[in-house]
Amino acid sequence: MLKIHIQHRWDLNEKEATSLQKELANQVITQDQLPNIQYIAGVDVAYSEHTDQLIAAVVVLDAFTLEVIESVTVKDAVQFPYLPGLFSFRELPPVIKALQQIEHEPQLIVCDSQGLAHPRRFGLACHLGVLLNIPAIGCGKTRLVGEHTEPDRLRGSSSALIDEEQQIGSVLRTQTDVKPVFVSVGHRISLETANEWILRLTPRYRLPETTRMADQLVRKALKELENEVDVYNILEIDQ
DNA sequence: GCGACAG
DNA sequence: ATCTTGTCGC
Repeated sequence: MLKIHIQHRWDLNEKEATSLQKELANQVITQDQLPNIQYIAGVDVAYSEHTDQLIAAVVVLDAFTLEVIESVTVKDAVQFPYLPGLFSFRELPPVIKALQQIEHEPQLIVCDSQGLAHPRRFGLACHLGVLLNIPAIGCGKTRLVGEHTEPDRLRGSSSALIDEEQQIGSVLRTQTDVKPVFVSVGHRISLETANEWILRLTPRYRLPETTRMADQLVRKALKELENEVDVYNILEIDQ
């Protein structure tokens, strides 16, 4: 069973959440502290309009074959609004519930969002990494903060993502002539190593296999929820 | 004041 | 995030 390293309340207001981020940001480790990586987890979350719930999926992949070893999906109530910069307070509760049901503990977690590339240097990937004390990478599809130049068109090219005179991440081309992704440190990993892992996880597609697999699960669960609601409505009408 | 703003 | 339409590549 996966251990929670740091516990804190989740029923916070905007101001409390922001100050908690500033406090926890000091715990982020930006150097490599990686054990032998056998399993990698991918996490993704989606919102169901039909049931007003969040759906979180966690997928565990074999680090070398990239085959799916295990997966868990969790439905949960929304308890925090979407506010740019406070994303993790909305999405992490169901993600942590899902991770606690995983039998194969991952040595690396790849998140579909930012890590250090965040206004207070504490994006979702940092938050999850620090709470679990597990190495984590943020790999977002779009930018939250920072400026950058366009990376060269070839797979593996990257350019620096800069905010307030410091490099907070990299803009990495995972496929030649395909829109790049935004990689940043989550916890216990260097940016260089994070980039290497993202490249290893993208042998074929723009997004890491971890993210793709988790996204597939989330979409499947979303569709099933819609069908359940439809069946329920039909039964109601029949009565 | 205005625009920008992970999912 | 989600939705929609159009276009391109396999």
